[in-house]
Amino acid sequence: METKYSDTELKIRDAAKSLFLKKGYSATTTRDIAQESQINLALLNYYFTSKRRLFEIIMFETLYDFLNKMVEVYNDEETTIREKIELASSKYIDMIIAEPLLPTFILNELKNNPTNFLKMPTAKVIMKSQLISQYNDGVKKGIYKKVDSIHFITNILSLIVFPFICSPIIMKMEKLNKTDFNKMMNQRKKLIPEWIIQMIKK
Amino acid sequence: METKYSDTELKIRDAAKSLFLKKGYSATTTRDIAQESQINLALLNYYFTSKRRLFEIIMFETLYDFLNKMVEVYNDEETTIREKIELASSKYIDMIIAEPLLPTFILNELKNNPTNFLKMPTAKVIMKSQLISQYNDGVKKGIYKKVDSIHFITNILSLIVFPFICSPIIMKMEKLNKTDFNKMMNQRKKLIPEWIIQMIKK
DNA sequence: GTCTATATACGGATAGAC
DNA sequence: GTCTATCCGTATATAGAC
Repeated sequence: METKYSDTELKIRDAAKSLFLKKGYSATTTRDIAQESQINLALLNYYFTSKRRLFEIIMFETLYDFLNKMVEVYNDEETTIREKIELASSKYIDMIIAEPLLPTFILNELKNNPTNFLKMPTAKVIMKSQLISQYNDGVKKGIYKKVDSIHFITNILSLIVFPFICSPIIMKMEKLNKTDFNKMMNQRKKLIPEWIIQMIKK
Repeated sequence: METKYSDTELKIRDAAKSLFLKKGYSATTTRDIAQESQINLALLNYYFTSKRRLFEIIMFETLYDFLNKMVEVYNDEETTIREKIELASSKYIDMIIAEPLLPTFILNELKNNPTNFLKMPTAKVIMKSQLISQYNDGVKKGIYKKVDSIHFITNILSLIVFPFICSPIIMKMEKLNKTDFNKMMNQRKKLIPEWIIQMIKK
């Protein structure tokens, strides 16, 4: 256990993150946060100066953790391209099942404030990852179709992340409950790597 | 030209839609809308009773138009499964290039209020569309892999829509401007049908 | 239908006591 | 560090004149 933050500070952080994820920045009030974290309203400003600043901090940390977990998989030196995609599918799907509001939150607040993403060191790293150079090698060797790597990486993320973002729609169309939906996503852990390999092969 | 709405009403609708799409419900104020549409603040309530009601109306119409355009493609009796996917890719990508904020808006406000989607008659229609039954036939005949049709339809949408949602990220990673990004999406009109066919074939 | 003026409430933030 | 009380700006909404 880290003791980086005091108890109250931690309570505020947790409540704030939970509410920002659920309702976004504007729809969340400082009073909401104070109530959810069981602290006095004035303490929020004492610790974090302003609502905006608190949000930026939460946002930055969330984004940082998320990107780190992503790059981790892509840069393993030992694994094949297929294994990386398998690992990515499996890890990301688990990650998002554990925190299903994460993708919408990130994509949303990124649209409003793309600058935050620029500051992230890890962002550029993805395009220079092991996974990308393995893919480009395959293209050069004529094993894979000659398609720009941006499509390759976009497709992986699309097939993994998008179903979560439109889960309300999917659940309505198929009359699924949350458990059913998660089962469907667990199926995709095996399906996505198959699909991706088929897509890139000549 | 329809004359369904008076001039002022129309101005309010347009301004409201534009602002709700850009900033979402909470971050948009009635004053914003009044200013953008060049009308007096009080008129907003005169015509639409409340901000909430105005939003619901805009939301419903936007969703309705969107779903209708989608189903149109899926239900053509004449075309093959490949042609439908080609048409879908092409039409949806054009549609979203014309109104790039649409997907995020719909997915977002749907998360907050999934009930709106339930009311849509077209929602269920998708799963009973011509496209789905063509796919299921293919599975039955053993031409396609035995994978549930929900994955099939999810994949089509994922590959088309997701890149738009994370366009800020893609543009940052690849240092693209808006024109470059749209070019990339236009490439995908041809790529996505190829990919999808490869994914489903045995 | 359109305007001005205003009621009413809420949200972010701080002063100042403890 | 934590609390109460409160300031102040802004937001939604309406009353009432024209």
